[in-house]
Amino acid sequence: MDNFLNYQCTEESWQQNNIFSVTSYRHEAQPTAKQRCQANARERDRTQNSVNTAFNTLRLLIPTEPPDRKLSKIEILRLAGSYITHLDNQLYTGEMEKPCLLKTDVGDNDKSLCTFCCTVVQKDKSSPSHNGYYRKSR
DNA sequence: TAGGCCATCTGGTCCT
DNA sequence: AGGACCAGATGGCCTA
Repeated sequence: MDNFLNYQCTEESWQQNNIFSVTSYRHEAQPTAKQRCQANARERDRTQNSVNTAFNTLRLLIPTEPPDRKLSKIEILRLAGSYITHLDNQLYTGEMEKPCLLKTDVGDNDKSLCTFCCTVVQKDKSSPSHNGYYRKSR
């Protein structure tokens, strides 16, 4: 399986290279080479167009500094969750000026600034006139 | 160089 | 039956 990233399954290449076709398929109705390649193509397309597009869309909603900072998929998921919690907190308290406090997993009495409030504080330090990414006057 | 991340393939399950 | 979805396996790329 050399150069797998550049390897695109074709019906011919699948027939030539697939060593699992006889041994791995336990069902009587084995997929044909064409069916297997079509399934691969569908899965490739789903991953690229569906899954990755969704991650990219979600990424655009997460404020970072710099805004185009590269985030891994797991970071996108984690930060999105944190950001939702942050927004929920701001909405619930109605205190847009104060940094919101989030419970940490250390204990209920341990509280720390949330990630996004920290970001705003840092921005404010470097640029006093800056209003942050999301903080809006009501 | 090890570890994290990612794309791709694969086979199983569920749904239409 | 065929397609969508999912998770595991695999190997390449990148970075600390």
